[in-house]
Amino acid sequence: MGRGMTMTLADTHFAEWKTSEDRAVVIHDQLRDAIIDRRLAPDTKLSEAEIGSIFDTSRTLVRTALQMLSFEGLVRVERNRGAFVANPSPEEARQVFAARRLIEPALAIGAIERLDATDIAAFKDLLAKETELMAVRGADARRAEIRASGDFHMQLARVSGNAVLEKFLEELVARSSLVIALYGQSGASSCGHGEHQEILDALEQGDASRVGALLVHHIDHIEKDLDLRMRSSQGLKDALFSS
Amino acid sequence: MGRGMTMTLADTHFAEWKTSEDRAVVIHDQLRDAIIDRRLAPDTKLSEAEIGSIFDTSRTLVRTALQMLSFEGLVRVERNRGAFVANPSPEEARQVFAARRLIEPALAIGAIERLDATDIAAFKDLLAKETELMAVRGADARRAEIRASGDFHMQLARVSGNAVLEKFLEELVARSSLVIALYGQSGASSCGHGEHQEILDALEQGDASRVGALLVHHIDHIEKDLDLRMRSSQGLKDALFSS
DNA sequence: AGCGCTGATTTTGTATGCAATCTGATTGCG
DNA sequence: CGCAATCAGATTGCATACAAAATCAGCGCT
Repeated sequence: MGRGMTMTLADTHFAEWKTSEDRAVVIHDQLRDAIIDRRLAPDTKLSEAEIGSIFDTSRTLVRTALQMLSFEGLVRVERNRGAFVANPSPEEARQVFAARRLIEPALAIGAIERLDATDIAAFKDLLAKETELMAVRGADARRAEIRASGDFHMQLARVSGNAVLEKFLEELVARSSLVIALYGQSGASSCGHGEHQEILDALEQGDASRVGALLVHHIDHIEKDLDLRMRSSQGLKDALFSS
Repeated sequence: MGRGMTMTLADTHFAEWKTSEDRAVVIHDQLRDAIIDRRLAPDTKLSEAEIGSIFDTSRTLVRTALQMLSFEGLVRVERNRGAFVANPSPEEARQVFAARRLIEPALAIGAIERLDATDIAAFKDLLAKETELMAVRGADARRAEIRASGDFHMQLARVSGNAVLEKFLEELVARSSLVIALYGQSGASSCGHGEHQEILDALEQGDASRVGALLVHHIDHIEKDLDLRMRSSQGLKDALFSS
């Protein structure tokens, strides 16, 4: 996994490995990234032994990582059968977005009160990164773009000052990324960027209700761009004749 | 642990043990109940070996259970030091209640659309149980009352049809119970009961905004009855001279 | 050829063992 | 007497070993 790349990235990886000293979390994060980037397709079997050999560790730590992922809804564990990359149903997807429409405007209210110059700078950095990525073509850039978009929303959560809701949103954003990778159809992520800009503007102006409205609209926008018609198992006949 | 009681409860326990066949979850549930009932005080050390011997199992399963509890915010794990019952700060408590004020009215909206006769019967059962407990005196009854109150809110979540938010609320309710056990002062739980009745009435009438308002008021009520002035560590001088 | 069955192989579930770290008690020193 | 260093005991972190379950292949049967 990632064997063939230049070593610059690996170095970064080692740096945080040495400092954090929490190897299960590293495994968790790598798997998580791979899942939301869709380098691991839904329903992919996540064999403990295989992952263990990749990270050169025992199954013990792999199991903890997989457990964490299952709590976040990114993997599904079936007893005596193993762990698989989650394959969220359309209904699940709707629930995730409903939760985001509820939580994010609330976070915005808190964020507006606490927003300082540092935060704004961080937001602008993220927006710049998104702009950069928008120009690049290719699947990798698209993945990075989805991730960057998530970072924007997480920045909002961080500023809000409610750690409980922040943790919830972290899960929701990760699951959203998976859902988008699964059901996304157009290059919708690009229109999302302009909306992020608008949201930041409204934040700076301290207009909470406007931020809320923009967020709801933005999340709606993302959801509407998904193809959430029933598929993925169960629709055998559909799969054969509908497409 | 529970050695002195009659065996009727233990039988129930064994029944579900045999069927579920998921021993880590059983350990998790028992610890969770003990924590939110405050039979385990905050900051109590949860030794792996000790718990293992209590449940007659290896540390492996105990560790998984403790991990689950830490994800839910009910225990705190310190590296190389072990797991401890969480001791939520007042700030944390406020965040938990803020999250509930946000989520529960949203759940109510979904619940009203889906509410059927079975659900209403379930609600009434829960209310009856609460009434029953209200009459009983003693610490055990008080614990059971807090738990029953949580069940009412979880019933709302179950009916709402959003599994994602339901999972969030499950965590929030558990943490609330812990917080109430920690910071609760009066027999506030009793006034909560009447409010539950009102909420159910409004639910039956299908008046979403009224249910929402009642819920917010109810949660506010619970929170206002807490003593959330800074304490628990750090306030050494305060602890000595203020009380 | 299709189908079910049995046994070998693989994979997960749980227990145990060993090394690393922490605790806290005793000892020696200022 | 107070305080720091040290060493023994206990506890956690991680790896490994063993048991149970599932998967897969080959076989015989219809």
